[in-house]
Amino acid sequence: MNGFLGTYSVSLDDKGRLNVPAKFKGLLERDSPQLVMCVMDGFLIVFPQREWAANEEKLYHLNAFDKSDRNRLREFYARATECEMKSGKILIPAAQREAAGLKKEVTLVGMSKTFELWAPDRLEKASK
Amino acid sequence: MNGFLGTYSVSLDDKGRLNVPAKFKGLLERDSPQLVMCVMDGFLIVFPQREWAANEEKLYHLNAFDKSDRNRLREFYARATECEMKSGKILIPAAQREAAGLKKEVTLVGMSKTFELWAPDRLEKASK
DNA sequence: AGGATTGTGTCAGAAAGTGTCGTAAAGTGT
DNA sequence: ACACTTTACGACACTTTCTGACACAATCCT
Repeated sequence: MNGFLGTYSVSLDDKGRLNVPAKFKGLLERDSPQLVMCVMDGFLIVFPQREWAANEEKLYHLNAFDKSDRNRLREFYARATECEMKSGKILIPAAQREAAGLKKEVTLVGMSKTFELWAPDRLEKASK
Repeated sequence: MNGFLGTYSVSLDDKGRLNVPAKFKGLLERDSPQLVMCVMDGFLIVFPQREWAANEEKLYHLNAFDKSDRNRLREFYARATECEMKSGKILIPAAQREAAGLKKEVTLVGMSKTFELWAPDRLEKASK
């Protein structure tokens, strides 16, 4: 496999952990289980560690002198968290769950280098 | 053979696997059994891995931090799934079967570089 | 320290995915 | 038209993956 692809519906366990689908698991194991999760507009983006590093540059670019971009960026960084896949699962911290409105059911969307976590109803709205 | 051609009627087994017709099988074996299956409006497109990669390149210019670009990327990636021909069969995941309305009988249509999977009744309607 | 909350590993049952084989049907050559 | 080869199909057994639950560990709070 050479990228995160597809849409998966998974459920969080009682502690808010997400079971990583087998197809994604393979990728994360091969590369590294180290991740950065951050809050976007109402959903979460999960970056493999390496990908995060590559993207910081772009973010830096974006924020240059624009005040509102800067504010968004600050928010973005402030709500980013390091996390890790352990025993094939990823714990989504309460704050992130909250921010993305995640309950039990979560929709996972592959975006090639990264993947997203959505509350099913929000994704549906967003894709209209 | 130098492309997927023709129309075939095949049936899915109890687990939703499609038996690849011998003519297509040859092509996939020679090239690679790696595939990407993509949901379109009511049917499925199957891309050999290489063909998919070529399409993906067209999206490289999009900015993953731009909201509308991101939506476009998501639309593209979310519909896709990696799969593989194994033992001459391709498993069509439940979600994809659902999306294309596939029951037991499936019509397979060669489109040269790719091929399509249709529920027979939908294909009939679409071709009017 | 004690109790509550949050995080982690593991396991068992259910569901989904995979390999193989026998039989039937279709295709091929003579 | 016949024998032979290839292909398609259904069935079955087996493996892997997903899920929910539980037990325990670590952390936080007062």
